[in-house]
Amino acid sequence: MKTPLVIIVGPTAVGKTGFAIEIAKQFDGEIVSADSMQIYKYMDVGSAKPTREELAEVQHYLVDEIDPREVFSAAEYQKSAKKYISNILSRGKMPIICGGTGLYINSLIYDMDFSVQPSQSAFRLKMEEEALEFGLEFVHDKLKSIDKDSAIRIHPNNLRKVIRALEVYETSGEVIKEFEKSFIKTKDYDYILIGLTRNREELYNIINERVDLLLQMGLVEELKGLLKMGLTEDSISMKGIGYKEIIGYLHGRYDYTEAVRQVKQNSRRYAKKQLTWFRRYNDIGWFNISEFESTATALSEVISWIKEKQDTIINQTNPIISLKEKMKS
RNA sequence: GGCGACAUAGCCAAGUGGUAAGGCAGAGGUCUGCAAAACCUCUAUUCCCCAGUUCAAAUCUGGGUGUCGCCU
Repeated sequence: MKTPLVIIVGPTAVGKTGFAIEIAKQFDGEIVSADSMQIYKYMDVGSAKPTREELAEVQHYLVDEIDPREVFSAAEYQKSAKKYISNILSRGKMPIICGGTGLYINSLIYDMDFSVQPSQSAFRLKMEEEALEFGLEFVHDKLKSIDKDSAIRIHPNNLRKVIRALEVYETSGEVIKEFEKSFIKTKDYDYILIGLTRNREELYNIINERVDLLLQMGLVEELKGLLKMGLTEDSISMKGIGYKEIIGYLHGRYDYTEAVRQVKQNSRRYAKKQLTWFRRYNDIGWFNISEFESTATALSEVISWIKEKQDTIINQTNPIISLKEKMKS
């Protein structure tokens, strides 16, 4: 029986980093980040990366690894994260996945197949042009003609997803699958999924304060440096909250106060969307930090819950294996 | 004290007799290669209060209350 993974998710600024590090120390673990912005180099302040000291305390992976000028996506994430996980497991340590990017988490706990390559964007470009010329409905109708189900599921206005569904069909001849029905939990490992949260108002206050702190720490200067490196507002990495709004200010589209207001608002909205995403997991154990006396008590509760879960996983016969055997007989 | 203007959701606000636009803030949701992305849905049984006119009032009339401006 392999060591189960510990996965820590939750909204931005809830305190995931600190929890992950403490848990890693407790269980002799190493941290694999699941954060679409902290993965980039040079984006230290805006992505609220763990500090140098924190990074030195526990081995981290997929933090500070990718050049922000590169194109990176969930497919690459899945590949490298899985590689790191098996490496950690092979050394008998506990992998701790920590991050707020829902799709990245999904790519690890479900058997998601990203093998259909984006067709070098030629197909995408063509579809985008058609949408511009003949309207969103036109492209959506195309999808309707090949796959009714996904056409119902994907709203015509959501052009990006309509195109992706068409692209999958174009390259593989297969219809894009639906999350609820098609996703199977991965058999690669067992995992203990922990959701961290706080009361909404408190969380929003922490977010607002953290934005002020990041600004004090030199977010604007960091961004100026990134722009000098050749990044523009079209770069994927510059779509991150805190970056895109400040770029607008540097380009003179609005003043500094407005930029700060937007960063805070978008961070709050992001937190809300993250909570929506993670609520879907039916096997998640939620911990509302606000309901504990202190963060430390919340942490020790989380640790004992992990121990408990660990025991049951190790003591039970692997349900996946037994299911397989049932199917054989 | 006198004169005038205004009063519509948490905030900004449109509506000048026919049954409450829109924006912001907020909430809920969708998700298979840009995911800190993209997209969808919801949020005033009622327009400061009372009385009146009218088939019908946020809209017209009278009174009250409040806020702001000007004058003394």
